[in-house]
Amino acid sequence: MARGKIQIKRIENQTNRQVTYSKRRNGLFKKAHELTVLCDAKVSIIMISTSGKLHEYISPSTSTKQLFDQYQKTVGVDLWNSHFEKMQEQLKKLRDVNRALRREIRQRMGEGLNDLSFEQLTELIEDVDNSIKLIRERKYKVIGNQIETHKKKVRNVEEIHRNLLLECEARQEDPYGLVDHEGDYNSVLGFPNGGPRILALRLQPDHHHGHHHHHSHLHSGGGSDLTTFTLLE
Amino acid sequence: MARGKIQIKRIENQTNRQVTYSKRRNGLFKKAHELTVLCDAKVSIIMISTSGKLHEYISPSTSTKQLFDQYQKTVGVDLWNSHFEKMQEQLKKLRDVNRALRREIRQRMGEGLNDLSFEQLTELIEDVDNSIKLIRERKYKVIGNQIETHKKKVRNVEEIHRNLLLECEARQEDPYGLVDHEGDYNSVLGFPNGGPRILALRLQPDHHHGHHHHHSHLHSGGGSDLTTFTLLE
DNA sequence: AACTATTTATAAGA
DNA sequence: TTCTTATAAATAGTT
Repeated sequence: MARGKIQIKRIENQTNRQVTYSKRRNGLFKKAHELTVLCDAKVSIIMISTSGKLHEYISPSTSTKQLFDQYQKTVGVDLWNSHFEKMQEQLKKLRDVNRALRREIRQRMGEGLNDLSFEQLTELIEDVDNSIKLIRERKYKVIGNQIETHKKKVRNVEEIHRNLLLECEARQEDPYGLVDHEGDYNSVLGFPNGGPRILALRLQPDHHHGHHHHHSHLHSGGGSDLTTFTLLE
Repeated sequence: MARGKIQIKRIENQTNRQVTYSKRRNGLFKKAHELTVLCDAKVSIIMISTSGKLHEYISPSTSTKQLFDQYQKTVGVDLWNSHFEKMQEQLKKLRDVNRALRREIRQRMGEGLNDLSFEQLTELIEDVDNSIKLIRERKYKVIGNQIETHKKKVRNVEEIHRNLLLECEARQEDPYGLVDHEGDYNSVLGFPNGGPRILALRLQPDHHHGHHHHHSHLHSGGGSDLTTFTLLE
């Protein structure tokens, strides 16, 4: 538009194109800003050059996000519905899986069995029977381990006790020496990991069984293992 | 920029402003298009006037959504995550619940018990034991019902048989009359609901137990109830 | 980045 | 809104 007219078509010379891009971009942004001020309008310009560089203009009175929101609201065409749909699908799938899992659990708890055929009931019983065997195995193993540990601890305590008695005898002039060591008993006997962990999630049946005792696992840090051992031995 | 210079500040005259907006908007879009062609760039312009009217320019080679996507990718700040945060939260919650449910099932199947304390194991066994009682109850009830039904059917068949014999005796001249009624036996004895339904979802253990027989519920329409009754009675 | 001859955009008027 | 036109602004090619 100066020193000669130009055709509006792609500038082939790479340098020239780059220069023109820079000059005209500034011109465009300036015009956009003038429009913003003169007419009290909101303008957003986004430009991406061949080289991938991005430039933007946004009216001072607003933000790009705000204008985008307004755009999608006005035009109606959902810009992010594709994202939305994917998530919606995921949600539906998760909910379905969830329902199936709950059904499985309910059946394993002896509820919601009306839809099951005789064969399915037979297999379910076999399944649960097998499961309980596995759990019992595990329990016996845990008992075994803990008895072992306990025995070691008892031996340990006995040794400490012997030592204390010896020490006590050695210094008859200090009858309170024993008291200072009392803490050792507890630390040796105490449960080191802060008590049993709470079971992550347990569905409760709709009806309540009389023999459901609400065990200590709901009270974190409840009864020590020592108590349990005493009852078992 | 003609017939007198103007200050770049809001045009107070409403009509004037409207006219200028229209003229300059066209100018801006024209410039944007020239830029698009001359420099092979992608340009998106969105404008909203004071009156709320929206106008846009978009380079022919692209789309507004495409450019928005590019914008958010380049600028990094994601523009529409705020819209998704709630869904994202929901997804996370569902996934967590899902995980907990799976854990519950696995534990009820005798797996993943390493984290459970002795007390928790005891309660789990009590729980599963109680469940299996409930399932057995249900099974016995089903058996009872089906035996009743079966007995009725047998009585029915016997009656049909008697009638057929009588009819047969009545018309000795047609020895094949019996054959025409054979279908009645099957329809009376057959399972009316098209066989047992497949259990919705059953987690299989990682290890395989030898006594897991893969019952007929995996073969839809497998063995009839009559077979089962014969074995039971 | 600066210059400047020219083209282009546009303010005001019709 | 559109056309006209005098003039301001933008810018292509050059330095």
